[in-house]
Parts: sequence; C-alpha cells; structure tokens
Amino acid sequence: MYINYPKNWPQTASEAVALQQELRSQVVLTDQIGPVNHVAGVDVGFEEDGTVTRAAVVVLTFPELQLVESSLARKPTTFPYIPGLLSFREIPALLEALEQLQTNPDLILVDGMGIAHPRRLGIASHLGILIDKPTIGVGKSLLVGKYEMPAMEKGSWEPLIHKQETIGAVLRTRDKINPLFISTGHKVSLPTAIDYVMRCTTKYRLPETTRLAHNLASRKK
DNA sequence: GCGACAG
DNA sequence: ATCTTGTCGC
Repeated sequence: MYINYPKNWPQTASEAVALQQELRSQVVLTDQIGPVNHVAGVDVGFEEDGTVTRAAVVVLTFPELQLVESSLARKPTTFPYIPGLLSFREIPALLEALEQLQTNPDLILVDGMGIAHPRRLGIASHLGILIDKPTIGVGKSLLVGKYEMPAMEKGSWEPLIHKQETIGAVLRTRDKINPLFISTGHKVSLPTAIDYVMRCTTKYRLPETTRLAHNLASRKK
C-alpha cells in the first residue's frame, strides 16, 4: 500500500508530546469504515539488544481469517520506550512493512492503545491518522484509566474510564482468560471495535491478526 | 513530592 | 519488548 511518510519525525520526548497534542483533534471516533474483506494485524519486536526494530504485518481475509499476505521490515531503533510515546518508537518500522503490502487492508488491528491514552493518541490512533485507515487498539495491559473486572464469559466487557470519559473497553475474548484493552484507533467506534475484535478471535486470547503478526515480529527466521 | 507506566 | 523449562489448571 502507498505510504505518505511523515516529515520532521520527533527526536525528543517534548517534541513528541507536542505533536500528539497537535494530532489528537484529527482522530475520528465514529464509524467511517466500508465493507471489510481484509483485516490486517501489525506488531513489533526487537533484535540485537533492542538496537534493531522489527515490524510485522499480516493480512487475513474477513470473516474467514485466512492468511493471504505478510511482510517484515527491519530498521535501526531511534526512539526509546517511554510510556505514552510508544508510537514514536514503533511507527517508522511499521510504515515500511505496510508499504510492502500488495493487498490493501480495510481495517487494521494494532498492538497497543488507540485513544485509551493520556493524551488520547496511542499508537493505533496515530497510525490510523498517518495512513488514513480504520484502526483498532488492542492492548494486553493497562496504560491509563480505571475499570471493573468484566464477567468471566467471553464477550463480556466493562468500560475503561479516564477523567470521567469512556476511552475504551476491557474485553474478555475467551472464557476466564485475562481481558484485553480495546479502544478506538481511528474511524471505528468502540462498539464496532469490540465487535471486530471478537470476530477476529478464534481459540486464543489474542485476535488472530495480532497473534500471527506477533509470531512474525518476535520469533526469528 | 510519590506512584503508575501500552510495547 | 527481552532473557527462558517446566508446571499448574481447565
């Protein structure tokens, strides 16, 4: 897919925070998504003691969830991991991996938060704005907010609240397994996001998209 | 000032 | 994220 690479990528934490404040108003919280025939999953891993960032993307048919394409991209790590600034560390490599895709995904599930972020611009939202595509944030642990533990049955969920605002959902994707933190990335409402995450999940805690992308990103070869 | 803190 | 085998529970 075509990528319009961002210019003046932040090099410091303060520059990054300033850019998030500038971009947060561009996030679309409502459904602006068409028919979904292809769902993509993206994830990032590290090699060589973290000096090399490895991004992986997988594209699956929807709703069958059959793998149709995958891509990998490696590049030097240039930004440290700082809670709240994850996108500045992982997006550069992700864009290169996405650029190699032959298939144009209709929806992308990202590992990490969407608007469930201190400044409402987690990696899923940031990526969504850059490539102007519907994205959903799928996190395995909490960044910000409070919540009640959802019921044990798969499909149960509770709102994730931060500063009197619902920023996402704590969703049980499988019976009795730890819930995932789902949030709007870009152009996908929370109810729709929850629905797609459940429909992309089969027998594991993580949706197939995220799970397969994770295997490519971490496991070597 | 003291904790919390996606991957 | 990453270093890492077996083990407990459904």
